[in-house]
Amino acid sequence: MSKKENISLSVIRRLPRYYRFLGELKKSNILRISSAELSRIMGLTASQIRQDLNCFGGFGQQGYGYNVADLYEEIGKILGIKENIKTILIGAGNLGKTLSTQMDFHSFGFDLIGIFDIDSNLIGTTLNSIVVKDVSLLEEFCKKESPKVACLCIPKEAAEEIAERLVKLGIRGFWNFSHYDMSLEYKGIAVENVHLGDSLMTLSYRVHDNL
Amino acid sequence: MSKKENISLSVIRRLPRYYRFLGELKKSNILRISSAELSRIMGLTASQIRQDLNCFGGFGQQGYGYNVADLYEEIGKILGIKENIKTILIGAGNLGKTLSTQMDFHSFGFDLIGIFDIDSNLIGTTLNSIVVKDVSLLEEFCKKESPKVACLCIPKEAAEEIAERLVKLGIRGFWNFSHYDMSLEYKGIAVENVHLGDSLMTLSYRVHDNL
DNA sequence: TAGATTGTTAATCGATTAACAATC
DNA sequence: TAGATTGTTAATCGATTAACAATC
Repeated sequence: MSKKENISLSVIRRLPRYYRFLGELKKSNILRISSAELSRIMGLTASQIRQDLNCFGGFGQQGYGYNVADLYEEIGKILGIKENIKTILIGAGNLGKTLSTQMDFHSFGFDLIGIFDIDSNLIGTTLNSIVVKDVSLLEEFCKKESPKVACLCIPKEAAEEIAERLVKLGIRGFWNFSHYDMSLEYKGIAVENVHLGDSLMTLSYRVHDNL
Repeated sequence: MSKKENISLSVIRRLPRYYRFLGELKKSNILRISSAELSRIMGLTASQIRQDLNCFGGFGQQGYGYNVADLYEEIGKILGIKENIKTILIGAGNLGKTLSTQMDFHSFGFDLIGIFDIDSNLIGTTLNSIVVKDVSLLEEFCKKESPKVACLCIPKEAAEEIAERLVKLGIRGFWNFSHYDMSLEYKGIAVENVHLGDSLMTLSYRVHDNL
């Protein structure tokens, strides 16, 4: 019944995890689950689960718990997994190639419609049945197709420059794999930084801490 | 001077970011920086920076600030960036191939010494001058080389099975790209989950929220 | 109805921010 | 010395956990 206005990022970041676990439960033909049971499986407290879910609505039923399939569906809706946000990818090098061919953008709410690079050796090649275009065609393409999200698989310097162009062209969200810390410059635009180096350094610290 | 015993994960996760920004400053030949100035550049509060750094020691000087090169060096030491933790990678598919060839493990404190797969088409190929081995040779290899970290680039089911084997073989940290939520089962072992799907779903929510 | 479990309010805990005395 | 800026303690804020009345 409740519907909070501003939901904290901590809550939002837990949603995909709920979604994954509920997907598994659904696959195992489990029909209902209580917050207590789910908390055991996921390593959280039952309180937290109920608090989190109640940010978006009362999905449970007293005395019964939550219907797995329904809750799965609801969280999917909240996350917008059924949408098809038009998405482009910049940088068809190793990482870009892997992401564009391996990542199932569709099942997460995205529709990859364009891939761009500056390297003439890559332009014209096909990835995931999309022909890699010259990055100079970006303006033209965006005006015609109006993509809303861009995945950046390019070096820091290139990312800084291209981000600005893309924001002007109407991009509203970035999936950023460059070392450039996007979140700082563009308030009001959603940025998910995937800093693999930071992740490795954190692991380094923690492994040494544990030895 | 202070040296806290248990440093919170929030602090640790900020260290790589400090390291990156200080690296940039150093490259720009900036010799000293105050917490106030750094806070402006990084989008944090000066208080937080001082608190974070003081978990590890008093690296600054009153009235002066922090010596950029020294602080960079210190954080590098804290993170263990100069170490060479023996590391293996499981799964030489698309993602594994990209990581093993593109990721500069060395500059983050790791030394990639082995790559494994089950696919006979991949076994015997060379990635980053490492010959991909049959995963059945894992036990033999680990007993001889004692790697301490494993990077998992395999599907969920394979990851669950292999993680158990690896823990028994002395692996103390995982860089996990599978959909399997490792952190749950293995307390005392450092796990960095890189859930790209979760990251995309979070982006989906946030883009819709912003539109 | 009795039992179970939610939704929600209140209490606790931890992390961030502010303030300021210490000191370079 | 005076000015700047740290290291550190205290205050605030937000997130997590506990408790329990509502209700299926």
